[in-house]
Amino acid sequence: MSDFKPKSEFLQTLIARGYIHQCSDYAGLDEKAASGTLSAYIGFDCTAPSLHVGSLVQIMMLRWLQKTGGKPVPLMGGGTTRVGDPSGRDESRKILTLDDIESNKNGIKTVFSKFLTFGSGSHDALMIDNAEWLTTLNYIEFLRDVGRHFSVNRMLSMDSVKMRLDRDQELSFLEFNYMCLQAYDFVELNKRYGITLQMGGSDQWGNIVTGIDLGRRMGTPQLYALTSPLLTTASGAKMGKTAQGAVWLNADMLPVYDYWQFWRNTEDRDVGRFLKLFTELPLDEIARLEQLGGAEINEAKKILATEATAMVHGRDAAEQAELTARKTFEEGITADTLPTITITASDVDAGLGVLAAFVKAGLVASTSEARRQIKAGGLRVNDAVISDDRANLGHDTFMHDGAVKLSLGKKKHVLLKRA
RNA sequence: GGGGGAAUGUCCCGAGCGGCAAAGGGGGCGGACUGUAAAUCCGCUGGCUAUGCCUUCGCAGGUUCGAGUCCUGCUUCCCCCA
Repeated sequence: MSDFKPKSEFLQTLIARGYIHQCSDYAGLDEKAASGTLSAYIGFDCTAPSLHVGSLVQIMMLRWLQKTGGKPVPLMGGGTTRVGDPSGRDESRKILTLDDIESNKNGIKTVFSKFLTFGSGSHDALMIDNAEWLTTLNYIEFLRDVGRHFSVNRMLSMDSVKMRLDRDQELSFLEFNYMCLQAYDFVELNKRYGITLQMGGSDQWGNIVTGIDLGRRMGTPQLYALTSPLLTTASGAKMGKTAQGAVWLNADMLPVYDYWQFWRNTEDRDVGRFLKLFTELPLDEIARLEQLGGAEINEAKKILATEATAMVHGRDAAEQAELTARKTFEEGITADTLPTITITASDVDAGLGVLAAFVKAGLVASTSEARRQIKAGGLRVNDAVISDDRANLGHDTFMHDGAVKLSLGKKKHVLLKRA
């Protein structure tokens, strides 16, 4: 790949920005992309009501595809989510109800409208749900037309399966079938929509290639696979998981300010890589930012945070978050735009203890934890460290605008606002 | 079908003579140092109306002043023999 010189803008961009881990056929795919007729899809499971930053690389690949003249298709796994993907997973996934899947799907849909332009034109994005063909599959017909093309011998040798077998871990027949369905998706998407490329994370390689193979046997044109590297931070942690949980893309799951903070806290060593993957800044600009050393790299992190946030939540909200952060961290002002929890005046009248207040604000999980944090000097009210766990928040602790700033550690702040 | 082993603190791994809120890691959180970074060091890491009370060791019973630990039955998983 290193010496491959693509002529398509699509591959040029993806290679230059570090999106590519593996490709089944660079030259062939490049040809297709350069002709301006490339349609590609990426499958997304409907296992949660929102996608998180772990899916962001995939979303960005679809976006770049559209920007470079291709047609992107996010595929909702409305059908496959009912089965569960064993790839790279040690445990079987629990089966979700149809209602859950449906509402998850709706939550996930919204994020794509931020990244892609949908419509009916030839380069407009299209959202498809594989429930469209999977749910009406007839078992006998499927076996006859599709099942006969799968080699169990080969499937057993696939990493995702082998791993489970080697460790003597249960792999149900249902899960085993996941890869067949995913392969079938690819073929079906080609027949119905002319899609010739499936992209995904590197853990999807086997599934994607199986789809290409199935296509060959079932008479599709040449199909292609393109995977992105599995993203970890420089210190090896998986992308997208933090202490409190996943870094969700939907604002109702994670406040914009917190999303901005997630990027702001990027490790030094990751800044350049993340700028390339998660922003659309020109590469020479990124090269300049990467040169920043020492404390100056913080400027690059702020740009990363704002750019990445703008992509999901819009420029205004991103700049708002940046401003809030500047007030909070650099100017020492209590910004009224911090994430806010509302309480009633009568809560205060009834005597609101610090412990309960921090629990209510969601900064600690229990009053016991609040006590521990107080002991460790980790809780502050209006920037004053709390030492007495029996202290009450009276009306006088609420500032002019009726809010108290509660802080856990130096980074997490929540406003408690009196309604 | 027969024989053997395993299940532990609801993040994970993992010790546990009958006195156990249960060793030790990892992870996470907080503190110190910094640059809202990394590395390092220190502390914490069941719940509550809290000098006490309640709930935890696969499930259900039993023995005992007292059970994660002993006995019985059950569930699940693994190994060996058939």
